Amino acid sequence: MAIERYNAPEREKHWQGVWDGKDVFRTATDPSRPKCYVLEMFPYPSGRIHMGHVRNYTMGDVLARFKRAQGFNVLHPMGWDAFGMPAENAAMERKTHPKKWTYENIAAMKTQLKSMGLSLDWSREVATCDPSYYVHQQRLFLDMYAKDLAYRRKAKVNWDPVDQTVLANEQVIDGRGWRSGALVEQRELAQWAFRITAYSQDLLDALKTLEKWPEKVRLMQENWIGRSEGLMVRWKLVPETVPSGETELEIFTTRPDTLFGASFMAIAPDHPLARAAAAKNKALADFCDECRRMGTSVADLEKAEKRGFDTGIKAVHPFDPSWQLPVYVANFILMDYGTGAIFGCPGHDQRDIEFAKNMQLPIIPVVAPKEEPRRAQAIAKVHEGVAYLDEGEMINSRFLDGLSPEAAFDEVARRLEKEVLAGKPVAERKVNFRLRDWGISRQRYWGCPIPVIHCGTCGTVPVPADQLPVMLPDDATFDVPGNPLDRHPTWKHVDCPKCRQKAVRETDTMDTFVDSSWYFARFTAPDAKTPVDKTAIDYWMPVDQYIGGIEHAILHLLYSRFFYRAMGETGHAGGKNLREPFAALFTQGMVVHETYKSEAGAWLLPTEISLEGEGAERRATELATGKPAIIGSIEKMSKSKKNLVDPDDIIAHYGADCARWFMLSDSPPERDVIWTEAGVAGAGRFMQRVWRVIDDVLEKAAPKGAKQPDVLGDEAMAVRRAAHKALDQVGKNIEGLRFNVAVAQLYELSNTMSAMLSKSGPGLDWALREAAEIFVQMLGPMMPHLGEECWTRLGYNTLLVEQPWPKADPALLVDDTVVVAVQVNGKRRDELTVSRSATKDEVEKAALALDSIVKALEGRAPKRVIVVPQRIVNVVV
RNA sequence: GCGGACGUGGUGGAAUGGUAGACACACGAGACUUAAAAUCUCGAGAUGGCAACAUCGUGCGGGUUCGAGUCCCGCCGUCCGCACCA
Repeated sequence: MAIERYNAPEREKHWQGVWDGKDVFRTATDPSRPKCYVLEMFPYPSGRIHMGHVRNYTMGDVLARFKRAQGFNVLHPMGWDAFGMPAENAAMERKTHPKKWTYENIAAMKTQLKSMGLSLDWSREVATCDPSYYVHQQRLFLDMYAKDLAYRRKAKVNWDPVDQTVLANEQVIDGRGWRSGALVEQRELAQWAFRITAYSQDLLDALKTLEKWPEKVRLMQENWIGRSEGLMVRWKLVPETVPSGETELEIFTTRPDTLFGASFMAIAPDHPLARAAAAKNKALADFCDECRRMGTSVADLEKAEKRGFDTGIKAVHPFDPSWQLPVYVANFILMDYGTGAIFGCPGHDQRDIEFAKNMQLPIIPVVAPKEEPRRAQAIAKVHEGVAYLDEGEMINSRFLDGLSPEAAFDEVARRLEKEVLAGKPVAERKVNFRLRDWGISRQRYWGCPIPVIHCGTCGTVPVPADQLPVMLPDDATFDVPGNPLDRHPTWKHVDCPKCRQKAVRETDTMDTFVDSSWYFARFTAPDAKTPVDKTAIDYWMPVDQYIGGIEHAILHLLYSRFFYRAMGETGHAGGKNLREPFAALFTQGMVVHETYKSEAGAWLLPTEISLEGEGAERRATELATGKPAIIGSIEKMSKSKKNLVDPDDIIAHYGADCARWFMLSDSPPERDVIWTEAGVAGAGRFMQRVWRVIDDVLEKAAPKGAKQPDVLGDEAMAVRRAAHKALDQVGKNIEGLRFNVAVAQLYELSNTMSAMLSKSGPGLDWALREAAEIFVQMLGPMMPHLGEECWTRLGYNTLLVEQPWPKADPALLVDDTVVVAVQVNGKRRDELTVSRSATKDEVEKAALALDSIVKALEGRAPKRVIVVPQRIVNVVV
């Protein structure tokens, strides 16, 4: 008799209620048990979850449930990255308060996440906008300030004119704000920064230890930190050419070996020497202004010619007092790298050679290939304007001639370290980093207040610990741009904690990336009176598996690595004082979807069109007008392109298990998955199929707890082998996050059980029950609700989620007989079924006796026969 | 420009150097049905052949190996990251 369809939406609510009622996902710190901390990047509470969240959290949930079944004490928490601009924008647009907007969004999204059936410990929920969270962040800030890891500086900053705030270097992409897309301006402001550069070397070195991080992310961070080894060289200036008091110019170079190829010096328009010279030279001042106005976008840089302005200043070559070089202000020199000054060696630097050509400066090749004709070719190329960057030997370089560039580097360093200028060595070896300190001041309301007070007498005064948190005032106004804290009538006016005189609060708030730089630590003891609890953090950290999007490869992941070190420095990282917060990282791919446009070119939602046909014949029709619509490219799901599918709709229609299953199947988790209606429908069909197969199996299967029969026939053994092999493989594949492969194995086992229903044999009923139970337990992490439903149907009144992971019987993982392919000269000709224990000789004999092989040999005698036991025989003639 | 990844049927994708295409989607044929949906069974890389089978086949060209999707070298293509970093 046919059973009813499985009503996923209804049953899922039921099981979620059961889990909630028994509080099965609550986790306690318990050092007597092995732990596993599974974490997915927490969401920004935008108001709705999207398919990217569904994918991310499903992956984490499968792993968490699997680890739980394996006996680990699993920490799997969730929270909210709740400060940020959108809340303030909403406040401006809709006359609501950021706090109200945020908490309403959190409530809505929490309901959505709950409908996914995630095994989360909601008792550990944190929201970064809550004073109970940010009070600790302020504490951490003050401790970092005390250790000089946080400091205030006057600096040129990236100013986003649309968001009216400062951006960190990491948040400027192609010269535009990462959120607003507005062209970033340079402004000089006093602002707070974290001394991330204090850890440059350590952050770089430790990347090597992060073996369970994607190579790609480690490389991106390595490039971002950007270490280079070189020499700081101080050049004497010719006094009568210098308009101000400077007597020397310090430059950084990674190629001191090419010192004899120097033909000019170049300094940044903002270099002190340039400013001094510009003060007395109107034309130079104009040139510097022009450089500053120049855009920094990719397009601008490509167009920009290398140009310079001769300051008239002369520098003296460190190896030759009679050799004077002109000092230029040049538009391609960056003030914030090295010393903002270089020596130009046109022969071996592409920028320098372009500059030299434009400014008609000499070009002297000093490195060239050892042999002709390659040497002559390289030199000719240099004179055509192509810098020579490869290996070779030194030429035109006096005492360096004939040396390799590496040896020349050392020789120059050795000599210049001994030379003295104004009482100090002329040069010293120096390691330079591209990484800049992290500017964290934001001129916004909806962020963590920076807990300091500015006093006219005492200067910068930390807010005393007992006065924390510095709370955000609720009565702020959002009707005009700018910082609501700054224009608040009373909030910033306080008395100085030291001298009791009138003072003002810092009105900047922290970059929201600070909030997300330590939430993983807070999860280990979310109610602790201190930022973290030592016992809890020692037990739980590091995160054993972190899962999130590749877009955080640098920003969030680098900041967190720094912050965890800073927490260690300030005594907030527990007794083990680990430096790395995330032992393993997995970056999942995006959820992408086709895009649709109306004839008029407006984006259309998938629900606003209908599709028919297939392949090249596929046609879309706009439902509202009945007119043809255009099927566009496959893109990341986004509001702007309207190619969104609402998880709520899918869950309400097909069920959470179906959405989860679809997310896990098909695409490998690190690649993009294309959301298709057909794919989801397929997942839905599988869900129903499981329901039927389990029902059918139960009709044939032995009762629950039946004793294993003494005799098991071939059919029973085949079922057992299939089940245990799947068990072995699925476990390994979940562990390795190869969910798509694990899914395929579950399909296979369900097909096998299905096929066996029509068979009979000794003990098959018992084997089928065993297989069904194993199958349901493996299904559990992926389709947890259906898993519970089937578990009950199998006759149990326990919860599947509380069952230990079954163990595969090693004896069942290998077959008695194996199929061995037989090749002739590497070409497959036949196959052979032999006993597993057959010797090489036996296999070889049997292979050579095969009719097809005899035929393929055409009477030739085998020269060699390679037998790989249980795999392959290759007959070579 | 620098760095990296990837390239397998109609599609998504499997494959410790050892039978390429598991599994799924889409497709085709059949069964059930008044019919449809749902479900079930079967088929399927390409070419040739009624068939057994043969030949070709993992972007292209070489190489290593008894054996290469997998390793090495050189191209081509796609995607990603960084970028006037001295």
